[in-house]
Amino acid sequence: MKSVYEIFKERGFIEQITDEPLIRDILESRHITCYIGFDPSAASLHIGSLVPIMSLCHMQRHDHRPIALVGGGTGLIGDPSGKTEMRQILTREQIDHNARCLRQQLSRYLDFGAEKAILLNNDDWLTQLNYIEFLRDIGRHFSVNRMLTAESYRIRLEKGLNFIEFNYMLLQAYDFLYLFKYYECLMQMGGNDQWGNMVAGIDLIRRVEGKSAFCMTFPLIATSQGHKMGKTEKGTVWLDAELTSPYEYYQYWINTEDADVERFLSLFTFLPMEEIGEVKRLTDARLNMAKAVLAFEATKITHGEEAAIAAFEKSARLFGFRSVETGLFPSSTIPRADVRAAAHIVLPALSLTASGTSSLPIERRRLEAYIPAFELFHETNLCASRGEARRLIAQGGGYVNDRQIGAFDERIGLSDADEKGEIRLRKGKKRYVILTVR
RNA sequence: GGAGGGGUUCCCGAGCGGUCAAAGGGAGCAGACUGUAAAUCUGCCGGCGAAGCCUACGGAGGUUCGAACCCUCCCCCCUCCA
Repeated sequence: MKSVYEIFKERGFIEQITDEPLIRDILESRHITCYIGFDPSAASLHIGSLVPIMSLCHMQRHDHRPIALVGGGTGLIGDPSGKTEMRQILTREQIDHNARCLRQQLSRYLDFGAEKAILLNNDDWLTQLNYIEFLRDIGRHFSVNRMLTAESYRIRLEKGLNFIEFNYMLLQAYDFLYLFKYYECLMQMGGNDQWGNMVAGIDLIRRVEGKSAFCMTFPLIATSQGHKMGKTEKGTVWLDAELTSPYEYYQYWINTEDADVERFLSLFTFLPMEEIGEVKRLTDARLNMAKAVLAFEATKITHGEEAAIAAFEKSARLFGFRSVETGLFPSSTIPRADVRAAAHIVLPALSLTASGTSSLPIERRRLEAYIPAFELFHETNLCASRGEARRLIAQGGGYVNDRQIGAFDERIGLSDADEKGEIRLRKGKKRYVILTVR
């Protein structure tokens, strides 16, 4: 069996690592405890946290013990790394709430049973600290001169950095020391922008405990276009099904750029690398099969198999069914039919509204009176304002039941509903809202 | 505390008394082309609307027929000095 180290290496998880040969050796020969911090600045994590989450999953699958540390305490400070401006400081209540949500969310990916993984909140120890003691015990080990040379601070020195943020590094370093002492945590992992903070922790451990600890960073994932991961027209792609429905989540992944498919399959699914390597040979429509597999597997990991199937079916219904060839990705559980039969699959049998956040009720009475198209587009949130809806339709981007709407005030009525009492409104090619007559 | 420079529409960034809902770029939306991709091209891109009106240029006042642009006070940020 491959070691996690090999998994990380071949799947592209490693950006920087301290003492590579030693870590490799340790990961192969022992079961260790590692940790990653998660920032509770929102009530849900988003796709940007997926690489860290997946890394912890891999660790756990190889019998190492991951600690997911929710930064309830450090969240009160705000990490300046990778940011050009100071972040808004949240209230204690907001952070407590967010921390609780993250705990719950992380349990979907990791098994926290029987000490196989641990969930901690640094609020538990950081808020107990005494300032003078902290300065004397911890602060004395930090050289301001050295801190100022850290890349993360240097950028901020030009825009301004205040003391509370400058202290962030000490707190994160202290976390590592704390986890090292009380949980035998040997390695910290995180995004590459955390490198400075992690190394500070290793230094602190060496000075205080006289022992060695390690760290590893992940590449900061952007699309090959240089776009940040997890941003779409609708904003952030969250891991919470309430904020981003499994269908939207699936859509995000299936829209992956060609150049990213192989890399994303490696990072965001558990499919074997031998199968993922096949992507290199795929082009055109067959490459889209790989995207469907990526979307399906990624949705399965975050929302479960049932939701993934529903998203797949809905997507197939809206955009057309294309079976993934049997030879491709044999490990994937994506629904697939016999290739020859695929073209004849009866799509209406699929449940379109299964995961349906985009389905809305509408009163029969209102349709009997007819409603101008642009008003409907605005009402259903397909467009942010009536003006936007008018422009959209005027430019030919509005559809009713796949028929392009001619005039912005074209009247939509009962006659537009199908036998199931549904009216499909569409904006562009991908955004649908289904109205159900009541 | 002192001196100087700034705060403009989602972001960057022009504007410096009327012709400014505010140049330009980016992001975003739509159309064409495609493969639910990228690139490219085209249109749009504060709100309500028929004209027109309303809301916007850190905040509050003031000068003026008229202010993002001038004046006063306040808030915030940056740089240098203490």
